[in-house]
Amino acid sequence: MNDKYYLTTPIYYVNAAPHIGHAYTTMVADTVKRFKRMQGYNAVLTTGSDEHGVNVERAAERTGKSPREFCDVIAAEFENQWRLLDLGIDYFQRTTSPQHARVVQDLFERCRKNGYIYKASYTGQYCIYDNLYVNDAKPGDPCPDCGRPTETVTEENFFFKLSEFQQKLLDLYEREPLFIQPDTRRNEVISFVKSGLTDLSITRTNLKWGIPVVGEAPHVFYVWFDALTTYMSAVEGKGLWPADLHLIGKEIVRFHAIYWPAFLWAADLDLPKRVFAHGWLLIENDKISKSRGNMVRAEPIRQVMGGDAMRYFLLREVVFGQDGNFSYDALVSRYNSDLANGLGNLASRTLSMIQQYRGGVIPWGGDPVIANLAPRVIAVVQTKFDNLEFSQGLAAVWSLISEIDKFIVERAPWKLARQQVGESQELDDVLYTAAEALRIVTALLHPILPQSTRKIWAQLGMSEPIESVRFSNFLWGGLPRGQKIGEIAAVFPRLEAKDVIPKMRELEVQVTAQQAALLGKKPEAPPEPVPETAKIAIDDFAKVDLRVGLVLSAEPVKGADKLLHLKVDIGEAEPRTIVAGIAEAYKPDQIVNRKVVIVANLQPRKLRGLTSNGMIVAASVEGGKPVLAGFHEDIPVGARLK
RNA sequence: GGCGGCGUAGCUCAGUUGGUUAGAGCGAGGGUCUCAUAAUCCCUAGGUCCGGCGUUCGAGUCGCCGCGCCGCCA
Repeated sequence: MNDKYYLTTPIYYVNAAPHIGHAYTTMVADTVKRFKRMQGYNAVLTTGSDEHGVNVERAAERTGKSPREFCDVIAAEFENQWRLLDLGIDYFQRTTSPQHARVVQDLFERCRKNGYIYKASYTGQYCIYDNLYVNDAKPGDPCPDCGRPTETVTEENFFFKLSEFQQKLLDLYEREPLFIQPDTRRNEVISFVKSGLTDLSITRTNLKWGIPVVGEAPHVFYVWFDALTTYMSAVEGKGLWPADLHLIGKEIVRFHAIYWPAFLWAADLDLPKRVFAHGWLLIENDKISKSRGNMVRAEPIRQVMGGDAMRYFLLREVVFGQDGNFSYDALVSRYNSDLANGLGNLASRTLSMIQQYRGGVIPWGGDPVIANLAPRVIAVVQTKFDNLEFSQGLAAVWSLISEIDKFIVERAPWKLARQQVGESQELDDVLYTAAEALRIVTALLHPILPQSTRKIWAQLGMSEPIESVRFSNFLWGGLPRGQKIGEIAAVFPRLEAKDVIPKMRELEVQVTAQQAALLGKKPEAPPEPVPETAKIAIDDFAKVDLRVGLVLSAEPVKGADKLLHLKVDIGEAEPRTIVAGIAEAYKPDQIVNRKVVIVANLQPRKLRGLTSNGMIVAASVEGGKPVLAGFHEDIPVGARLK
C-alpha cells in the first residue's frame, strides 16, 4: 500500500509562546501520523504559524521589532518545541511565506471567477483580539468572548457568499457524519447552519500586515481566508490534497466545518475528509490562561519526565474530544501505575528472566492463551485508534499487559527454572510467550510512546527499527527464536511526586520568564507558585493540638533580630515559654494581651538557649512579614481549635 | 430565552437495541509470590445509578417535571 494520509494541526497564532495546549494537539497529530504509517500509509503532517493581523503588528511594535522579525522569533520557538518533542512535522507553514500568499490569492481568484465574491460596505463592531465581528453590538460594547472593548469599523470589504451554501452544507453533514466530529460539535454546527448563514467579509483595508488582494490595494485578506488555506499551501503540488484529517480545538469548529468547505466548493476544490475537534486541557479544572497564572508548558515535563510520559498521560487520561484535566499529581500517578509498574516492569521482569535462565537468548515456544489473545488486542487497538479513541485503545493494550503479568505469575517460571535444570520446554514456552507479547505491546504503543518503545525494542534485540513495523505483517510469532537480547535498563524508573513536581514547577517559572522576554513583555512577577500540598485525613489534622493562648509577656531575644521570647497562657497550670520568629513584624507591646493560636503539642526545641514549648500560628507570603492568627469574637484561653 | 449534552463506588470513567446479584482502572485495607522498577498476582469496597412522577411483567438504560453543571446560539 502506498496511499497517502495527510493530516494537519491548526496553525498557531504567534501572539503567545507555545504551551501545553499547543503541544497536546501537535502530539496527537504526531501519534496519528505514526499510527497511519504503521498501517502502511504515506502519512504526512503539517503544522505552522498564523502570523498576520493587528495583534501581531502591535506585539511586534512593543518589542521594537518589525512584524517580520517578531514572527521569525516566535515561529522559531514553535518549531523548536516540536523538534525537542521529536514530533514528525513534515511541513511547517507560515502564513507569511510568499508561496502561501500565492495560494491564497489563487483561491480568491477562483472563488471570484465562479461568482462567489462581491464588494460591499460594512460597518460594525469588531474585536481585534479575537479577530471576530460582533453581531448586533453597538459602539463601545465589549467583545462577548474576551470582554475587551470592540472597535467600530466602516470600510469597503470583499464579501464571500456564504449564504448560498446553507443547504449544501447541511447535505454534507447528513451524508458524511464523520466530516465533523465528535457528535456534540456536529450538532452545534448543524443547528448554527440551520439558523441561517450570512455572507462573510474576507478582506480588510485598515490592515497592513496581511496578504494583499492582487490589483485591489489596499485590500488585504483577513484571518480565515488566509489561515485555513495553509492546509493546502503547505503541500502545494505534492499531490496530498485533500487532507484526510484536520485536528482542531473546539473553539475553531465553525471556521473549519462551515467556512472552509464553502470556500473550497466555491473554488471547485476538494474538501477535507474529516475534521475532528478536541476539547480543552484544563489546569486544576480551570481554563489555561495567563491571567489566571496557571500556565503549564510542555518543556518542564519533557525535561523531568520525558515527552513520552506527557503523551501517554494526555492520550490515556483525557477522552479525546472532551475537555480534560491536567495536573502534575495525576501525571505522576499515571506514570507510576501504568508506565513504571505496568509496561516498564513487564519489560524488566521478562528480559531479566531470559537473561538469567537462558543466558540472554530468546528460546522457542508458545502458549495458546496469550497467542490467541494478542491478535484480538491488535484488532481492537487499530479500530480504536482509527476512531481517535486513544484512551480506549490504550486501555485495551493495558488489559493485555495485565494478562501477561497474570500468565507469568501462574506459570511461575522461577520455579520451573529451579525444578528442571537445563532444558525445559515449559520454561521456554513461558519465556517466549512473555517476550513475544512484550514485542507486540511495544510495537502497538510506538505511536504513543515513540522514544521509550524504541528502547524496549532494542532491549528485545530486534534488528529492524521499530518504525518499520507494519500491521499488515504484524503477527504472533514474529519474534525470532534464538535472538540475543540487548542490554537491560529500566525504561520508566519509578518517580517520587515530591521530588519531581517541585522540579517541574521550578522549570516552569524559568521557561515562563524566558518566553516573556521573547515576547518583549516586561518580566512580570512570577506567578505565585501555589504550593500543592498533599491531602490529609481528618485524623491527621486531629494530631495537631491547636489552642487559644493569651500572650502574657514578650521580650526580645538577645542576639536574634527575628525572635521574641513569649510567655503564653493556654489554660495550663504554668504559662508556656514560646520563642517565635515574629520580632520583625510585632513589637513586644503590640502583642502582649493578644489572643493567639498556639500549636501546643509541637516537640520542644532549643533556640538561642531558650526552650520553646510550642509554636505561634501566623500567615505569611513569600518575602512578607508574618501576620498572627486571631479571633473576631472572644473565646476563653485554652479552647481547642478543631 | 432557544437548541443540545451531562449528572453512576473516595477519584476518573464504562455501561450496547430496557432484563438475572450495576462494572473497570486508580486510590484504600488484607494476603501471596520472589523473575521484576518495595513491582506482580489474589481477595475486599455493599454505591439513594441527581430527585420526583410515569410507561412496562421489569429502567442506570424510555417519557414528563424539577435541581445542578456545561456547550452552541440569541
